[in-house]
Amino acid sequence: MLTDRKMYNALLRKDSSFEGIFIVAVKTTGIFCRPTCSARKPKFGNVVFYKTPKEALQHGFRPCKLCAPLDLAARTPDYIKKLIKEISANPSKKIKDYDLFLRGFEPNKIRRWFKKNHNMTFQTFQRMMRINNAFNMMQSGEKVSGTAYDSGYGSLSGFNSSYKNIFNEAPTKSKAMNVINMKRIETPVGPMYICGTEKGICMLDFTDRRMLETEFKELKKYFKAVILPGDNKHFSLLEKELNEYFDGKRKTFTVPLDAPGTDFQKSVWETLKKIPYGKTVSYKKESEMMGKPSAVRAVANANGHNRISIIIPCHRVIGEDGTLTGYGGGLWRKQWLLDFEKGNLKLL
Amino acid sequence: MLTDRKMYNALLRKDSSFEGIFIVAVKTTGIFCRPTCSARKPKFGNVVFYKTPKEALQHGFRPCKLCAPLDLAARTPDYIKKLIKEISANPSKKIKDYDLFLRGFEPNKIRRWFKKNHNMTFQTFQRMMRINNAFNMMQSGEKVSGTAYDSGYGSLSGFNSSYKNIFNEAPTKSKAMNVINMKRIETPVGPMYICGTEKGICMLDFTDRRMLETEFKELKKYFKAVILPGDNKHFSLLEKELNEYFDGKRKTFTVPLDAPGTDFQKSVWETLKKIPYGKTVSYKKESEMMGKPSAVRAVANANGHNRISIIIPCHRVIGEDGTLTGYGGGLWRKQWLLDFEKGNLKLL
DNA sequence: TAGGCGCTACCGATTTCTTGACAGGGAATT
DNA sequence: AATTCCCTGTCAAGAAATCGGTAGCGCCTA
Repeated sequence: MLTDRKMYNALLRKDSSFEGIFIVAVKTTGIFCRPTCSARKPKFGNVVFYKTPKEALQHGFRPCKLCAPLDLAARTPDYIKKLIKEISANPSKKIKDYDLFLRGFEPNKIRRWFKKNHNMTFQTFQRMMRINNAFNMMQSGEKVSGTAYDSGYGSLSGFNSSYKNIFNEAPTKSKAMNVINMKRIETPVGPMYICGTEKGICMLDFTDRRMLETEFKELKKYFKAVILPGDNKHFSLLEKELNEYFDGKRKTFTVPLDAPGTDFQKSVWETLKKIPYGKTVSYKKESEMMGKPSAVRAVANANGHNRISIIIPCHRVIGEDGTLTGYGGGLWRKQWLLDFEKGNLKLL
Repeated sequence: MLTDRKMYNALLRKDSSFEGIFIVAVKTTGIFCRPTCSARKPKFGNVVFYKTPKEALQHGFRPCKLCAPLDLAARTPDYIKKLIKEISANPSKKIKDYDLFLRGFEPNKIRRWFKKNHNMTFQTFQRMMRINNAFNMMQSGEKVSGTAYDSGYGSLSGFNSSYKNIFNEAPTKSKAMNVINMKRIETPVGPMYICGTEKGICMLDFTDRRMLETEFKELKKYFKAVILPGDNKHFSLLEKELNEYFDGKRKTFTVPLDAPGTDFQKSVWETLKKIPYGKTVSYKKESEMMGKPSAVRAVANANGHNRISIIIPCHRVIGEDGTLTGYGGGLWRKQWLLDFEKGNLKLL
């Protein structure tokens, strides 16, 4: 059995026979490395082990600049290495298919490579890098410059713009600024971001959701706020209730919510909250519940704009014919949640 | 006979066919307007009619600020000109509503202008320019992916669906299609549309002509083509010669024409081109010139189907008794053109 | 002959635009 | 001063386009 202790020892030895077997992530720096990385070794208490770089990425770590753990095997083509390097160096940059084309790459080819070697598309890969980097940024707070320097960044600009673009860009000038707190938590269906205001929880969503950046943008706009890392008076209750939910011991939530939106959206979300644990309704039924039977499309759309997963249970709405149709966190999570609520799933 | 009562009714209807025919002055306010002015309409007892703005001015009235009756034709605002220039120069550029906003424009205002003057929204206009550009690139042997990205699309799929929307065919399958280019220009007698094929100019007509839609439909049918806004190799010569014409410095045109029609129509149009600048003939005379003296009605009909105004001078044909009878661009324009060619009109 | 490549078709819980309704304001008119 | 008219800017809801993603089809070639 490969225990954490054994892996830690391999790490200290820089044992190359563990290359490809595990990845080590360092909680204090938000960086993950190969077992053989030449950088200074972390304390045992600060490490987490993952099997693959993908997992580390999903949990919010960024790849080490020294050992480049995303360059899996030696057979990573040079042009891919270059791309990865580039994204790591300036995570706020978005490389679109067009940009790939400009450099003479066939976007399809790149996508196929990432899919094969990292099990995600190139675009998803970039999205996670962007948010992870910005988030790690915030956690380091005033130590920003030090961190940036240590990690070999030539300048702060990449870091700063990455951080600003996603969390801190002022929506309007000189208006009263509010603060939204943000934190990352772990759940059995993967890591999630939680956000809270004075009044309550304003976001709870999966870290790999495609809409994530849009959601942050909307929140900033609605609240005329900046998003900052750190605690919020509602987080402990939320986490407690979520744990209970995932233990199968909680069916409804009491933590206060603060979910701004158009009147129509709000009424859709209110309707969603009336669907009981373990039950499902169709989009059509939902619109009928709202007294607007013809607004099926609009309702589905508003469901999709729900920023508070699980608590506002948009996963309980499925197609008329019983198919799952869609879910922001991915269909597999929708399936998992429904199975779980029906008691068909036992957690380890 | 054009009585005051008739003019007053035209005024209430804002009848644009009287544009250029009379000017209305309001005794109680001392202001004079075009027949189509959008301001609140005066009482019948308070109006005086004049033929020209000059007369009204001489009688001590001032021009209305809304309809600006001193400007012969409504002019394209400079900021619109700039926008059109920008996208013509670089069709691959996409100006989003948000970009307009950043430049201090109200996207809705822009949209409304294009809707009114080009009969399509600004976005649609841009899209058609881009697709036009893409079509040309592909005709010259470019690859689809390159064309897509160079034409301002960030994704192949987006390009494909957009392209298919317009041509009904996927990019590589549309080699056999034709494109007619279209542009809006301004002249002293109002805005006109010009269209061109590879071979020459196939249309030149006033934007407010009633038959316009029919003309476009015919062109599409004749050439088995799609009409797209964009430049054409014959446009610059056409515009140069038109400017010279309106400066009074040009009496015949050399720009190549491409005017499909029935044999009879073609021979009618050929005959028209033989009528010299500044002269008029009657319909009867025209049919005699063709050697078909009894076909007066058919000839008049074919005149009406002329799609290339001014260059094919159907305005030079009038009734036997000297009355103007009819003209697609409106009688006032026919009058204006004849007066102008006779040197009875000084511009400005 | 498998695998790379360029392309198209298809999907949709994304993004952007379009539309229609409405309020505010300027100009002409009573 | 009040009224009429319509141009503007704004906004939400709904429509349409674009994008990101997947599958798979021919074609080429190692």
